[in-house]
Amino acid sequence: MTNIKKVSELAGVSTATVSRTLKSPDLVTEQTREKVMKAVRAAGYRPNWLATSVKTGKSNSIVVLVPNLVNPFFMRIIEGIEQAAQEQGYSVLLGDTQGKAERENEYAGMVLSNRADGLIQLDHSFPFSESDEELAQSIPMVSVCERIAGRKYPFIELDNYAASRALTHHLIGYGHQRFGIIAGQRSSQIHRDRLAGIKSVLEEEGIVFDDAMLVGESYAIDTGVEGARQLLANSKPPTAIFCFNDDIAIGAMFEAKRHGLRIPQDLSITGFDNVRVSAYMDPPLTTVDQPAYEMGRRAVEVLLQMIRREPLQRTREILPFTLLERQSTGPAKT
Amino acid sequence: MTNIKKVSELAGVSTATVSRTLKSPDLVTEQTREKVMKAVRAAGYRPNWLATSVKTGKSNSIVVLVPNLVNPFFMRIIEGIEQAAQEQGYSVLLGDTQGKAERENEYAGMVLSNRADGLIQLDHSFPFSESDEELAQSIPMVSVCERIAGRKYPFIELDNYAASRALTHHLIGYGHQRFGIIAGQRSSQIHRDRLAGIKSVLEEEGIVFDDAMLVGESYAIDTGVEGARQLLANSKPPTAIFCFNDDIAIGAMFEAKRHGLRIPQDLSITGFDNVRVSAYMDPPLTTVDQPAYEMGRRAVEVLLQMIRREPLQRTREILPFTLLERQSTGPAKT
DNA sequence: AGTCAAAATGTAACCGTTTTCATTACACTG
DNA sequence: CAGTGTAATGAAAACGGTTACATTTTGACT
Repeated sequence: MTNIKKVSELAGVSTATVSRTLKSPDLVTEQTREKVMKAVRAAGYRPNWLATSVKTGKSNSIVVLVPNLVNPFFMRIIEGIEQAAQEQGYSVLLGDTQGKAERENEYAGMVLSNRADGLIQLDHSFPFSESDEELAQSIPMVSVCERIAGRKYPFIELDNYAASRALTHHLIGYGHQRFGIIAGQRSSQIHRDRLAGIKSVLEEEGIVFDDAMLVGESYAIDTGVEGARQLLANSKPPTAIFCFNDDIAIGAMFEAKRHGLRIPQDLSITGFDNVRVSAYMDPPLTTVDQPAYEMGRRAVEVLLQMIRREPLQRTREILPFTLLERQSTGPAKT
Repeated sequence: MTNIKKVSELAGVSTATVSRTLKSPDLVTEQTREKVMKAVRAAGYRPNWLATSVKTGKSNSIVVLVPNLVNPFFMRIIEGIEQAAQEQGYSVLLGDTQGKAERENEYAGMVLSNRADGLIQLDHSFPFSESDEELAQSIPMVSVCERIAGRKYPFIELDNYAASRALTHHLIGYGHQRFGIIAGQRSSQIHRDRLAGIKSVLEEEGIVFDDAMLVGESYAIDTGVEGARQLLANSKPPTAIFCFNDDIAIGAMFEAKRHGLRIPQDLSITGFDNVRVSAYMDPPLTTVDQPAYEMGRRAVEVLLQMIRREPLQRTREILPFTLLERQSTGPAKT
């Protein structure tokens, strides 16, 4: 192992000078700098990152907690996170939690043991174990897309309420009256916001929503398939289905077609997130675009501010959405 | 910051005893163990992971280099990597390279500076910079799905040649004679293998392949759209198109439908990878299933063997594929 | 009670850096 | 030429652990 000692001997200077040459070259004479750099190259020297970090007390890493890796929407966020982090000299420790608490605990513990400087949570749970509760108080954490339940950490999310209202208006504009909803996890804030958004408009329009028409409990394609099956088995099936993400919508569309329904002539379907493939479905999916990449980037910015103990301007950011009216929605069948 | 010193004082023992209590509890009396653990809890102590790592010289981290995060196929591999690594006490540093050499260099450098113990490359390039060439010789590295060009690192991949032959036989069985191919990056081994697989069967069957029918240079949906457009603009368009991944196939299917073609009646399309959505396309995509998750897991196993300097049984693993005959392929139009 | 190996604990060196503080070299002033 | 201020360098103390080695304690066996 070639270390700073060896380089210093090779260059005939002290280790301090080698360190200075590498970290703050302006503290060193032109000629010693050259001498040292030559030795560095000759020895093939790379400073040991671990040693540097233990000394400075900063790991320049952040942990990203994601409930799963199959949802392409998450990947887009992570892409934003990764790039912003990279630009700032930080690297990303990926924590696929599978929604399991003990895994979250484990990964969250990394920042308590100085393996990482901060944490970005893509799920809505508080990732620390109860025993770490107090320690966790002061550590930098941000959530994206979701809010950490019952805690006041900064978050970056979409205006889910307004977006759902927009979707609902869009469908009502097409004359729909009977709606179905296929939802994901019921426990999160975004679930409540989206549901509230839809219901608020329905109420304003004097349409009663039958809670039997709310099905689904996960954001998977299968949920869409199964949810659609349930909804369509109804004696008075909906003419439009809100799916709480695009994957669900893909599953629902698949199942609806299997029932011989034409989309959108017989049934309108909406998604949420605007994942890549949604524009290439048959028909292309009407959905809400979330600026996922940008959200990831923004999360890093906020997190780094917390890490640097800079004051935050805003502790909650609600980003604008875009309603993409594509061909999976149309006039209600009369 | 609560460190081992403080805990040792609190417990009235030496730092060595604290360290032993935590790392090798069997070296310590039942009663001191309790005493120490009480102090640990009281102080809310967590060993500084950086300090431990610098002392032991092992970071228990691996870098995963991935050309992009949008391809769901990669995510499945990474999922396998992450889980296997987690089980072995390793964590994953995610390196999204965007296919850029300087980014690869930067991430690869992490293992030279002890930030990580090994490297998994999902792309086919040698990730180290020229100046790191010698240093890189001894570092543990494995590639998945691809082979690192011109180097003899261990790799885990599919039998792309055989899989392509199977696809080709499948289509020929349906009576197809005029084929198109929409490919991804041309420079990789998997490209060559897949192409060779197809051509070998065609040759055996006495079918000549017109190289003008080979289009595309990236694994994106758009490539599928554009590639299909080119192929279908031909005076004698193909009756079947091989797409070198599912994303391309999704794009191609979209474009073909836009041309008013029915799939598979007017045109057969095959994918590769079996990404999640491919089963829910309209029609469901005939494709080759790659055991992506398992490949990721296996890559970690091999990498850890290298890290532990254990001898490798095999330096190259060719995994079995599964041909999924779904509804995007059918009898050739006569 | 005395012996001695084994077990438990302590002391201190070490991992590879950074950084404070002290020292030296050097140019400039009077 | 002594005196002074500044710039460049070095010596050594950290950072927070682990661990080789030394020392003490324990307890089984004469």
